[in-house]
Amino acid sequence: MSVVTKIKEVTAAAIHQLYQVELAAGDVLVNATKPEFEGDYTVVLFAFVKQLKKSPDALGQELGQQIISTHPDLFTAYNVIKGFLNLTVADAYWLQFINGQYSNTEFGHTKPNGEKVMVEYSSPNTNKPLHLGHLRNNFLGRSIAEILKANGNEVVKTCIVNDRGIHICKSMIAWQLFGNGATPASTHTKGDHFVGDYYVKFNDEYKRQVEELKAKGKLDEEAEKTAPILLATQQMLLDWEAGKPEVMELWRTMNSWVYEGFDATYQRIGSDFDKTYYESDTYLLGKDLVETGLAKKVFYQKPDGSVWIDLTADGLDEKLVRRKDGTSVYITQDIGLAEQKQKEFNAKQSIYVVGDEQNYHFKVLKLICQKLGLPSADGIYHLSYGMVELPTGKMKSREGTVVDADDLVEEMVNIARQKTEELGKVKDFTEEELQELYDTIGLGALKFFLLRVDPKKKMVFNPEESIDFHGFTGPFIQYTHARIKSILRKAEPVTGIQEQGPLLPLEKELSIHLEMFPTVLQDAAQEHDPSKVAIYVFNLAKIFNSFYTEHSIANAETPEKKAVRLQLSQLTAQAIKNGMSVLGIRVPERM
RNA sequence: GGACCGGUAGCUCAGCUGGAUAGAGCAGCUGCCUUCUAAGCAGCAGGUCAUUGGUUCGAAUCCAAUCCGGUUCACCA
Repeated sequence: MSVVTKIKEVTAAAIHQLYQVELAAGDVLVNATKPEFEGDYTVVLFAFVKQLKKSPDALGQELGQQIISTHPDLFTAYNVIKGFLNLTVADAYWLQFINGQYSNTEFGHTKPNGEKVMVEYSSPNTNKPLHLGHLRNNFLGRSIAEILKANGNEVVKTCIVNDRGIHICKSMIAWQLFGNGATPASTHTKGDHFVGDYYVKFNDEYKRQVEELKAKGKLDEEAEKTAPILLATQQMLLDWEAGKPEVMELWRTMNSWVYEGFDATYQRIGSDFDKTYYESDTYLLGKDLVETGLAKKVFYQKPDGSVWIDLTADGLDEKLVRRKDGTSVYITQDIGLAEQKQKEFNAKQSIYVVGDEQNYHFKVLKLICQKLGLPSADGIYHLSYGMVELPTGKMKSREGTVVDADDLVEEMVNIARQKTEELGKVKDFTEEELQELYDTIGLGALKFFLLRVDPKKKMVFNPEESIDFHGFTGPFIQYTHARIKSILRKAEPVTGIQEQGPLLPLEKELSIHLEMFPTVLQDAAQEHDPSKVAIYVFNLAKIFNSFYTEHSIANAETPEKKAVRLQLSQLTAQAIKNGMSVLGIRVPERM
């Protein structure tokens, strides 16, 4: 149990003892004490003043006295300023904590809780390569999965590949028209980029044809609808649905090229999945649920035969769930897939990592599932994240302003190499070790950059100024880890201690911060927010660096101090490692 | 038009279940490498927390209105 939790309980108990008022520990507000005041944690008293009919000062004095006399082992001092009760936690508490955790490689993790959670992320289209937006999605998905694991959940990572539809037909048509039998191998192009190039070619040709038609006097809208290449694409989609052999063959071939490319990227960035769904397999799911919905009168049919749900009572709109021609729409597939997942894995919670442009969609999805009474319904959670924008605004593939994922990763790794060479600290590394280090640092910088901000918020990426390696960054934290490891390598093994104290201010600050780590991991899971961990780890590294500059660890004043500082260092390294690990970021032993 | 999200330092972001004088990083300016890795540390400077009103002991945080930006409301996926 964290100290903060203890303080809440102790405070509630003290209030009960003194005033016979029942109070939930959760109602007690505890903050870190501001540096300008004496103490470690502060109980804010205003909330109780009215109910207990005491002046803030009197209440503080009585509470402080009571808390300290009932828990002399935990608190050594208190003071009251205005309505704030500042408590000083005994050094013995911190020392005991460090001593108990310093060799715990699982520091921060909780025991398995037997609950299963699904995380669906990445979910690409197969007509073009991954870009910066996908990276945010992949890093978030991977990270939230790791955070949930660290909190004792069993996690199933899934991906739904959007492998069918008009978009992939566009690439296919363009390849038929302009490909001349080229393949990724014959052109030495990564498969997903290869197919993406034909998607671009499609759009170029389409635009050209539209202009041509307009020049012949057709109206804009008509030209856009009747361009031959578009008609051919629509026909191809029909052929695909009819299972026409040569179309299926081409479709399989081009998708296989894309998958080869995706696999390489996924491997590079560390994305993996326990189960991959393909839309070509799942797009017919959910049809039977339409019948169920009609029978339950959750859905209704219009005269033309189309099926709808009326969500206006919930502040939303009417939503189509089956077309008049009997085919299902996107949301119906999603309902079906939610059911499929439920049957297959029976998870308590199902998290969808999907951009915030689909907020409405997921609100509707959950609501429909609930109205249908599906067992999967309440577990649906949309982990919505904001778009990654450029200083000039949104990325647009048609305007060529998309930041390609592979390119960006390469660039980051190159910068890592360049900076590492400039500093010249690892000249004895083998080529293999160097390559690994560059990957670790480059990807670390990139992942940290994308994970350090609240997922909900959109963020800006400026390609002109490369991602930093100083300050609030991945490399800064990795560097701190490497520094600690350097000391630990040289020092004798870290051992248990019998200490005592007193702790110096920076030793104590570091201890307090370390003690928060498990709570931070829990919060991150609860809020579905990896940025909480990123911010925490950064602050931890910062405190350590101040401590490191101020105090000698290997040549501490006394053997006892040295033992304490070595423990602190080792535990800091472990917290950094475990924290970065749930962000999908490795930390080097040297850099 | 309805719904939802956002507006905090020059830039990128924390802080938002109301709590003490609003914090980081970058950029700018000062210092610090014969002692454990300077990808570091210490310091300076930088703010009408979009605006206005309200709620109260107390508001960046809650409520209302307004302004600005974004997303969404397809028989598209």
